[in-house]
Amino acid sequence: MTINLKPKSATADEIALQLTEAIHTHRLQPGAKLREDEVCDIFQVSRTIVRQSLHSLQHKGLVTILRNKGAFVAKPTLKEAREVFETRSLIEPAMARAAALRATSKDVAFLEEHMIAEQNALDREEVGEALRLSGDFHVQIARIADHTLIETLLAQLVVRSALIIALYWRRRNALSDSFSHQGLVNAFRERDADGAEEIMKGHLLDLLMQLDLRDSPTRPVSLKDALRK
Amino acid sequence: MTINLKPKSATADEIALQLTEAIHTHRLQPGAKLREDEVCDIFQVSRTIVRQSLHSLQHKGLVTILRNKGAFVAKPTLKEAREVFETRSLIEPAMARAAALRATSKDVAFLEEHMIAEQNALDREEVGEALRLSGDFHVQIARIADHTLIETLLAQLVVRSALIIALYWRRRNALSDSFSHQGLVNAFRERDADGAEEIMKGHLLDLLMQLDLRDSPTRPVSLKDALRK
DNA sequence: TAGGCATTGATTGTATACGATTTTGCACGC
DNA sequence: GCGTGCAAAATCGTATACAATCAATGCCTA
Repeated sequence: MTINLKPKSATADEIALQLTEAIHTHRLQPGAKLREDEVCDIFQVSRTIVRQSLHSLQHKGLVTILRNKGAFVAKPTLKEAREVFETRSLIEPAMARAAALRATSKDVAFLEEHMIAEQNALDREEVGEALRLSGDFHVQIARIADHTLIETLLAQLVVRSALIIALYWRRRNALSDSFSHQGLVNAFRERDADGAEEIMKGHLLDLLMQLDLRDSPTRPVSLKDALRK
Repeated sequence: MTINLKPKSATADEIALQLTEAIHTHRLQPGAKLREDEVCDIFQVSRTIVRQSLHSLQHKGLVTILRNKGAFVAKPTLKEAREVFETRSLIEPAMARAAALRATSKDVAFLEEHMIAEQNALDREEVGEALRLSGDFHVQIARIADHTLIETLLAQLVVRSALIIALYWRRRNALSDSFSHQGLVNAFRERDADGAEEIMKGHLLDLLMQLDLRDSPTRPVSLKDALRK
């Protein structure tokens, strides 16, 4: 928690948002402790507000609060990781389909810009920022599909996915999303609902394949876990 | 909020649970105000705890908190109502399929019991309790499918569905779920994954059909709304 | 008498103080 | 030297006090 975060006073939602962003970009790693007083100092608010934020993040599955122990950035288990991607596989293809039917030329332009921003981030070697943009791309599709409920839900799942990637990613570099994302944008432009749905299905499968969700985690998630037994 | 709720001291989670149950059984109607002090008196806890509960319920979409106005049981809009059922239609058939492949004879027996309890509630004319059991049936399927994430998500959507039913239900009686539910249990018993998936798909469509989600709400949600203009 | 303004009461929002629990460090004994 | 136990510090949980905001009512004025 020695990350740069704007140190001026803020609301509970703003704090939750900034913490979420820090998690999404891997500035905050799974398991990181979030001490209340520390967050208080950073944002110049009382513990009341900070606790609201942390509880909010807990409900979203991004933080785990242990009674009398404190708040920690969540460390999804293998089962949770699988469930996150299974759930995304159930809802996102339908969003891609709906988005293909609804996307305006403005929406398409927006997504193009979005992809360029992601590529720029990669060129600057800001891997975390690229990851965030890549995840946000999926949320934007739900927005274009005009499905607020799933947009909200997906926003949570995407950040949890970033946690999963931090824990179970195989290769370190190589975010090969761009092909799928370009394909989706093309399908939107051509109103190809079937195509968009299929690309999204395959894209999520690709993501899953790049993870190592076998029964043994690739690396110990903590010293305690590693040495246990 | 003159509903009977256990008046002994409790934790934030317990309070949220009891409020959730009251909402699910229509003892608390959409739009009902939840004054903090009142809830404090009922559960014999400080406002700190009550506020935790209410915020928790807000995150689950069951309560709307207006700044300096208070907490109210949520009143889903038509769009939100559609989105809830659309989302359920995306995830529940897959849960039915998975449950069919995993259900043990014990699970089947449990669901049979569950249906009997629901029928008993109907016979006693405890419509709210029957509604709650009917909704919980769906959650139990996700549990049998061993999908914790969707089980949690569905638990929220099911209670929101109860709110939607309170607002947009056409006929007052006639919960004709039992046929579909029996069909699902039969499919589970016979490991008929395809059948279970199809039944669930149709069942959710049935539910949707029994709602009046056209562009004008069936009844005024409040006097103020009714008299406006 | 109607409209607007001000005051009052009720209710929520925030900060802080206090209590409980856990962790840490030190000293003592083995 | 190592382990154990106790004490102190750190940290979280809860209650409460105070501040801010909003709704309502009554009053004053035109």
